[in-house]
Amino acid sequence: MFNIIKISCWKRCSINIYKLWGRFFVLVKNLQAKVEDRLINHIKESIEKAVKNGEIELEEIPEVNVEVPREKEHGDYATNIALAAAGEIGMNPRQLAEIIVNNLSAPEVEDVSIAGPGFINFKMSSRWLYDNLELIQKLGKDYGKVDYGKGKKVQIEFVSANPTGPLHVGHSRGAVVGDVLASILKTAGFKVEKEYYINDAGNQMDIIGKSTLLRYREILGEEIEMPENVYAGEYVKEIAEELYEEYGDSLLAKDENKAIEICREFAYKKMLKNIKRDLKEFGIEFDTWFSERDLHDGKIKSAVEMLRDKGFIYEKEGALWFKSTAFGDDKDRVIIKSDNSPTYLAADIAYHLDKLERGFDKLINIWGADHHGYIPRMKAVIEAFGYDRDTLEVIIVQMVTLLRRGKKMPMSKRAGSFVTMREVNKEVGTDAARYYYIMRSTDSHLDFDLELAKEESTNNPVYYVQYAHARIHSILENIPAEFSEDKADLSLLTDQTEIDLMKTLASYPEEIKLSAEARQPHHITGYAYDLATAFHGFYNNCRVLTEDEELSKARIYLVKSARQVLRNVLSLLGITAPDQM
RNA sequence: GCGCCCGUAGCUCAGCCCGGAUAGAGCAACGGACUUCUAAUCCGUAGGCCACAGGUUCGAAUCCUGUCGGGCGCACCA
Repeated sequence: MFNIIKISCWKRCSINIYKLWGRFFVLVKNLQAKVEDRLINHIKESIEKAVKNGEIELEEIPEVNVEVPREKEHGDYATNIALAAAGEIGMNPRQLAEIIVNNLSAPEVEDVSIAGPGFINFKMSSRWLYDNLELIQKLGKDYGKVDYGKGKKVQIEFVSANPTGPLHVGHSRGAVVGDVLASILKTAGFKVEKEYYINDAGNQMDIIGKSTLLRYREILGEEIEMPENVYAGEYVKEIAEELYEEYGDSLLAKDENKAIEICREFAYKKMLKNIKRDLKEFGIEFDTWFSERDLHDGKIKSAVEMLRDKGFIYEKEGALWFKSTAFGDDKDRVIIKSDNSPTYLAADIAYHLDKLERGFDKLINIWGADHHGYIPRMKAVIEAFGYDRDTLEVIIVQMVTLLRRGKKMPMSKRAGSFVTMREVNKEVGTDAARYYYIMRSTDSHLDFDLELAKEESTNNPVYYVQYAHARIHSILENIPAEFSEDKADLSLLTDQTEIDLMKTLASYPEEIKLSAEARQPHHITGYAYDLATAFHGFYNNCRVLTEDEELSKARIYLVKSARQVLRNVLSLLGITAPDQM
């Protein structure tokens, strides 16, 4: 915005605009350099000074950390530096703390105290909180962005289910985790591409072909006993019905292999279409849909040759093996079977080579817990191609148990009685579904109670967060017309609940960074919840629209800032921000 | 047998990476707050050998070792 103004009126007012831009930039920069960092610097300077004065003897300034204490009474920030360094210096921690405090000069610190075994607690002046509100208003949608990722290219591959049936709840969690993680990483400054690997080659595809053909014959009056190892779900019947509508009984006359092929391709197209539709309706879109079939016309071969040249391929018992034990795997793995067909791993080798060659700095794969045993061999593949094994990062998402009123819902793949992603989303709504799938750490097993997720009540965290947004809308609707437009005096915001809300707003960028670093979306649902809590607390304690116009204006400014951050975080989660509930 | 994840309040879970002050939420229980910008909210009370046993440390829910319990894997399947 500022750039455009600068160019369009360059001659006339370039200096003014420069000044404006410059001030804005300093504000952003200062706040991004963050109070914490400045505080850390002040502490370091204090220690340096004490060393110079000869009050303490120290070779090197140790790493200083500040944290937000659990207890509010302990101030805004605290450091344990005196405790950490006391041993090395050979001094009692409290005494050392005192020296540090005496040498400290930090304008933004309002009060400092020594507590407990030697903690130094800081109470900060509120000015930075007011500045931060202005920053939120200025940055709008961009508030929360950090440059932690430094523009590095990350590819995140997730879902990647066989197109042999509809997506079920087992896929849902990975889908939302992947989608939200991608958003988090983007916000944290990475360049992110989302990719779906379509396993459209190999055995499973033939099986869906066979299954469809059997159901097709059944429709045409044959008595069919469904064998083991066949897709038995109802959806196969539906596909067969449509197949019949299109082909009549003409497939019966065909050679069986030819018929299976037709069935397979028919089912494939239909299932892939369904998967894409279901994901889209769930708010999940991919940048790339990568077909496994594209690997089978040469890429597998050349990838295997490349490994052979590097000496990681050998032949045994009529099969071709990849020497994954050279990179820490338990055993070597077959990649070309004795019948000359490639294994799943062979395709994955070619696929990951392709990814690596596309120039990503980081490949993130999101897998279900049942695939964790596959990690060592894939890491081995990455290393065999000469890349750092950490280029590939696999995030294992633990299993989901669907419950209804606390009772486990039966799910059997064999009987085809799984609950589809679509059904669940339809029942509880996509907002609640998305929230529930990411509200727990990916490392933890997830209990998903349908009745709870559906409940429009205090039990339901999704509505709790959304309600905060609706309340803000309601307040802003009621602003009296006669309120003047001039600037609000933010220093009127002094109530504890106002301070708490402003602090929560200020911590958003840091939350993004931590969440991106840990690759854990649940930190963000937690933050959204905390933000709503801070807002509700403020709402119950402070009336926004009052007789006091000045105070009202300051609170309106705060409320608008809260709305902005709520919107940013909800949009990040892919959850709507309703004006009314 | 080996590997990965989990074990924290009655229930569902944060906190663990990077050790610090009295271990936090929500639900359930109990008691309060609507003539007000939405009570789908807020405030309070109660509830814990952080699975167990050792070790490291001035200090352990957090790090190390072992044990027990639960889940998931250990294919020339994908």
